[in-house]
Amino acid sequence: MSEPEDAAEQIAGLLDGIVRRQRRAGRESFGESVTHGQFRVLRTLDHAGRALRLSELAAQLGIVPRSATSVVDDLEAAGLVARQPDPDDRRATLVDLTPDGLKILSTLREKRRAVMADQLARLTPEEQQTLANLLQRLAGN
Amino acid sequence: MSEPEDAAEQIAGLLDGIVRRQRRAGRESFGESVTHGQFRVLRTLDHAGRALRLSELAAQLGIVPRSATSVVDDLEAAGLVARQPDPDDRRATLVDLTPDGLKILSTLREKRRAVMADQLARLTPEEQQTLANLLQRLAGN
DNA sequence: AAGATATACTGAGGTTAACTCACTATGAGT
DNA sequence: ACTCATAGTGAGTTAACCTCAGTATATCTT
Repeated sequence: MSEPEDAAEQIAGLLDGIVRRQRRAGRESFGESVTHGQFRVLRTLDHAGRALRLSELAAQLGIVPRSATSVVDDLEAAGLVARQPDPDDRRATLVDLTPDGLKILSTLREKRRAVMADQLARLTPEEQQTLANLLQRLAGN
Repeated sequence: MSEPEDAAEQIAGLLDGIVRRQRRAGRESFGESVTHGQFRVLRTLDHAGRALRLSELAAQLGIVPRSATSVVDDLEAAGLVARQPDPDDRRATLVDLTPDGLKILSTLREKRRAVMADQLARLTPEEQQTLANLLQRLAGN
């Protein structure tokens, strides 16, 4: 048993385990339509409410631009996002949701909601609220 | 903006983001010594306090046995765990920490603690406790 | 005592989601 | 006009998973 786990480690472990399970459930629920990474892109674009530069998108996702390129490639091939040249800077590319992308996003959100519902049902609505607040602060804004 | 995010989605997104950052920080902090997956194995074995069958280990990690085989392969090559035949069942293999594995685990724990400290400092100790409780229930035990 | 069935692990090979390094095209600063 | 920085991408790698098929051993059935 070496050393006891302190609060930090315990929380780290719990977070990890929860996300792991959630991901797996999500993968099963999303099926073949879209991967988790692709979902994140759609969600980010929708949240922004406007076309984003690829590098901006990458920054918001917390990944390097090169990684964003690949995800966008796949989404574009599936017709869920579209690239346009940035009129202000010919080096840059703007990425935006297509109508299809927007449509799929809402069905995915529904599935994700369903996936979380099971776990989240273990907490009362007030507790859920408390949790959301604590996590938000933990995330640093 | 299609639809607004409800509590479930918000929590899901927050959890995901927090874990993502934590992983990255962990990767940098662990350096070349050990990967996140390997750390999880060491931690699980230590937590069990005894040698585990490979399949038992996999179950506790929430991965399929085949995946555990690979992680254990690498850890064994690094001398951090050891395989022994199970005397009660010649099909089975028992996996246990070596002294080196135990030693490394405690330094890794220290690093992980440090990584989490930054984020966790945003919450008071009571809030941390609350968070730990909520997460534990969310994790389902 | 055999034969069928189930279980424990591993070889081979695939996927997702990241990464780095090096390159091209374009923009900005002196 | 030259240098330096920035935006995106091609090529190739890694970690952490997965499935499917195969071998060895155990257990259950008749």
